[in-house]
Amino acid sequence: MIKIVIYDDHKARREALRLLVSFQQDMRCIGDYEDCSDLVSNLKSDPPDVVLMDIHMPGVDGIEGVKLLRKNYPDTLIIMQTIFEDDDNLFNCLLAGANGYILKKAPNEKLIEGIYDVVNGGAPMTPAIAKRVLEHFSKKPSTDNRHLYDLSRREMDILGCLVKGYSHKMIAAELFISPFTVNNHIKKIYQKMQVHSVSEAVATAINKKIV
Amino acid sequence: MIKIVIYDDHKARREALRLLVSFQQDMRCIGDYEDCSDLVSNLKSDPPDVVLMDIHMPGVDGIEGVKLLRKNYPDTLIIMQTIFEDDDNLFNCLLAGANGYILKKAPNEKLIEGIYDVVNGGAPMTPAIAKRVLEHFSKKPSTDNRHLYDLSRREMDILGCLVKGYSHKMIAAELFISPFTVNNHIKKIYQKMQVHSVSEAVATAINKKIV
DNA sequence: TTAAAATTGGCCAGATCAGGCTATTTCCCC
DNA sequence: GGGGAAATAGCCTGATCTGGCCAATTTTAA
Repeated sequence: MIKIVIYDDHKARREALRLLVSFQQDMRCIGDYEDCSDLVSNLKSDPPDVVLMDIHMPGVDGIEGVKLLRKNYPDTLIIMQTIFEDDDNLFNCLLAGANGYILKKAPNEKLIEGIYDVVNGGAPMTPAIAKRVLEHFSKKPSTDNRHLYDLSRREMDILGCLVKGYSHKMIAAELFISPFTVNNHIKKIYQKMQVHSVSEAVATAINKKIV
Repeated sequence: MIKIVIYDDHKARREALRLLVSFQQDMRCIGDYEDCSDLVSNLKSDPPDVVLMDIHMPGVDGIEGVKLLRKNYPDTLIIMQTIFEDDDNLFNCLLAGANGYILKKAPNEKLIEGIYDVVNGGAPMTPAIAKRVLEHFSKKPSTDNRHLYDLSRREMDILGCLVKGYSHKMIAAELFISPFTVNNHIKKIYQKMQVHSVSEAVATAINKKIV
């Protein structure tokens, strides 16, 4: 039996969802609330398996709710619900640890299917949302940032060493060149990358996925 | 009218897919091939809108196919097809630029739905695949690396500054403390993280997702 | 309440780095 | 063949960082 709790500020929708869940053989709604202000105490006595979480709620909203759930009930599965697919909060939710993302306008079967999906370890989401996730996630590898700063081959070698935490000396030994040469390459790298220290260069390189 | 091309080494499946497509009002299969060895010339005369691409094919396989398509026909949409959801090639395909990922065992309606999804700019995928993408993308589902080195709150502040490329002085100014104090915290950080320079600390912090 | 840990501040010597300069050799492209 | 970029090597000065040391105060935990 899958225990479900509903968070939504619309009373009518809460009741509709409750009804929908009650029609399922192996699901049971064990609570519905209009916001997450008392989430921790709400669920204490009987933690649910799945939480249907509206994003936009007055008071403590769904994003805070996800964080609270992850902190206090790490095993509880969370399905976010929103009206728009291009909600900017999408990534905040997913990063905060939501398991799925289903539109409110989705047909009931999709929602039920989504509940089964998360229970089975999946992450149900609409194709449009999946697209955004993919883009966000493959942005760095797909776009070729290696030439962002137009670093030469040797400069890339040296930047690679810097990222590994090597000192000038160690780089010289690693690449069989003089420390002076290393120093020169690094100077050139700084110019091209518009930084002024190893740490800045390393941070920039890693964040922009150049190496 | 959506023009579709099929790549699959199984003749029977190619014909089944062709038949399925032919049943749709607004789709037309304009070609099917058993591998991607002549992909570029195959599609030259009449580039398709959507390609259904099997991953595992003898000769030039689907992954190479995706790369060829992206290079020569960047606007063509690609739906990958495989038997297993945990295929290691999954990420290679998605990174190479596949638009969707549908299981071979999926019902026909799902495939047709997926074709419409990619045409509408979505990225159809099964919940299990979406889950893997999400995990790969947020890279910290279970392990809380923040306490990996048992850094104190203040040490985390300072490490955060280091990652941003700040110098000792800048950190002192940022946190309203003496440069000497910064120096002490950094020394402690080095001890705990087992490193000996800012760049090493930054590289370690970013790679292990501590900050 | 007491002990431990965290945070703060300080000093100093030696090593390292940042950024200025010049110069030679190699390689690729026009 | 010539121009230009890349890679190499060298020097120097001042700034910065590393890693010892010590000690006061505050916060946290036992």
